[in-house]
Amino acid sequence: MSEIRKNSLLGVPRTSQPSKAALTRAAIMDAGQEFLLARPFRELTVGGLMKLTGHSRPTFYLYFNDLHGLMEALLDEVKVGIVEGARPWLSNEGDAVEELQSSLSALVNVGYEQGAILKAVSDAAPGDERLEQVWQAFIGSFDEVVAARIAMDQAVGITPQFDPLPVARALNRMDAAILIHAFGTRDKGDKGDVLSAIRRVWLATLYPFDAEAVINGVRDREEQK
Amino acid sequence: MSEIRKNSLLGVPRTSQPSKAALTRAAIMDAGQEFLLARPFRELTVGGLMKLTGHSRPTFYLYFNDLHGLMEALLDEVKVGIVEGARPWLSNEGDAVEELQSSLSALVNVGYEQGAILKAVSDAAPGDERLEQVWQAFIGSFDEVVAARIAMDQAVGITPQFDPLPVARALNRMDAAILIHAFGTRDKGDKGDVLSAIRRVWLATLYPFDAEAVINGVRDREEQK
DNA sequence: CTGGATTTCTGACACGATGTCGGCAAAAGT
DNA sequence: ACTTTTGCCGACATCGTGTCAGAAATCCAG
Repeated sequence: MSEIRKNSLLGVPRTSQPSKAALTRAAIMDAGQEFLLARPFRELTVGGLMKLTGHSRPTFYLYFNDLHGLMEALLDEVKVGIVEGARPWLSNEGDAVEELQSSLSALVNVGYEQGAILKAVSDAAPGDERLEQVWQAFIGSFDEVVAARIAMDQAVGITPQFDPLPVARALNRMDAAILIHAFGTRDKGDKGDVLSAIRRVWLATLYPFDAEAVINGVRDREEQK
Repeated sequence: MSEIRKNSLLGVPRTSQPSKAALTRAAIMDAGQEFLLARPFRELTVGGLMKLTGHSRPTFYLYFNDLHGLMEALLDEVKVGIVEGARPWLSNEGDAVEELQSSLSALVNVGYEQGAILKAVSDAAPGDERLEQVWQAFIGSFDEVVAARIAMDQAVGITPQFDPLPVARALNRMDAAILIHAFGTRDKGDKGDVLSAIRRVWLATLYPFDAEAVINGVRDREEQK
C-alpha cells in the first residue's frame, strides 16, 4: 500500500534501505490512513492506532507530536494530488471553459479517492490550533490563485467585473465542503452529480456569456476520465 | 443577556417565576455562549465553564449530557433566526431575484451575528456522532426546500434546466462554509464582500437570464440593512 | 566474533478531563 | 415544625495523553 511512501523521504542514492525509523513512521501513517478509511477521526486513539502497527504506544511519539501531527502528515500526502489536478485551469492558456472543466473534473476525482482523509483532516482541524491553521492555509492557498485567474479573465472580458477574491473564496469553500460532504463517508455520493453541480456553479459565475455551457448545461461530454 | 432564554421553556401562564433549574440551565448556556464568543470550542471544558457560573462541575451534568449536548442546545437557539430570515425566497411569490437577494442578505446578517456560535457548533460536531448528525441535518434541511424552489423556477422558465438537488446542496454548503469562515472568528470579515460574493454566485447560477442582475452585478442597492 | 556506541523501542508514571453516585442542603408544601 | 421535593456538590473511578529513564536491537571497529 505504501510503496510510494517508503521511498518518499529523500531520493536515496539507489538501493540504500530505508532506515528502520522511516519504515516505522510509514507503517504508522499507513495504519492511520487505513483506520480513517473505516472509522471517523474522533475514534482514532494513539493506543488503538499503535496496536495496528504492532508497536508500543510511546513509539508513536517518536515520530509525531500527537494525532494532529499525524493528520498534518497525511494531509501533506494528499496535497500534491490536488494541486496537480487543479493545475490546467490555473496556468492559463487554451480555452478557459474547457480548462476549468478539466480542472474541476480532476478535483472531483481526487476528492472521490481521498475523501476519507480530507474529511478526517477537516474533522481533526478544529481540535488543534496548529492543524486548524494548516488546514485553513491549505484551503486558502487556492483563493489567491483562483482570484488571479479570475482577474485575468476579467481583463480579457470573458468574465464579468467583480471583486475576484471573495468570489474565489466562496467557490473554493463550496468545493471543499461539497467534496467532504459527498465523499467523506464510506457510502460516497455520485461523482457525476457532484461534478455537474459544481461545474454549473463555477461556469455560471465565471463565464456567463458562454451560453452553450451555462444555459444548455454542458451535456455530458467530459465524463470524468 | 438572556431575557429571551429565561422565558423560553413553555409559555408559562403569566408571572410564574422560572424554576431555579431553568435559571441555572440558562446561566450555563449564557456562560457557554459568552465563552465561545472569545475562545474556540476546543478550549471549552466543563470545569472551566461551570467556574464561570459559580456552580460545581457535576451540576453541569444535571442539565446536559456533555459539552456536545450544550452545543446542540445553543444551535437550537440559532436555528430559528436562520430559518426566519431565509423565508422570503422560500415561500415564493413576487420577484424571485428580489426575494432571493433579501433572503441572502438576511442570511449574511444572521451569520454575522451568530458566527461564533455557528463556528463553535461546526467545530464541535465532528467530535460527537449525535451532534454531527444534528448539524448535518440542519445544513441539509435547506437542501430540499432550496431544491424545491429551484424546481419551481425551472418550471416557470426563469432558471435553466438541471438537477436541482445537487446544485442546492453545493450552494448551501458554500453559504455555510463562507459564513463560518468569514464570521466565525473574532475579527470578522466584511459583510458587504461576503454578501456580494454569494449573491453573485446564487444569481448567476439560478437566474442567468436576468442580465441586469448577473452581468452588471447588482450595484449596491440593498446595502445590508 | 565481540564489546562499545548508536538507533530504536517500551514499561511505568503523572496528569488532566470526563461522567457518575450517594448524600447534603435549601425550598416548597402541609 | 416537619416532611417531601428540588437542586446541588465532594469524592471516586476511568480513560487517554505525553514523558522519561532505561531496555533491546542493530551497527561497526578492532
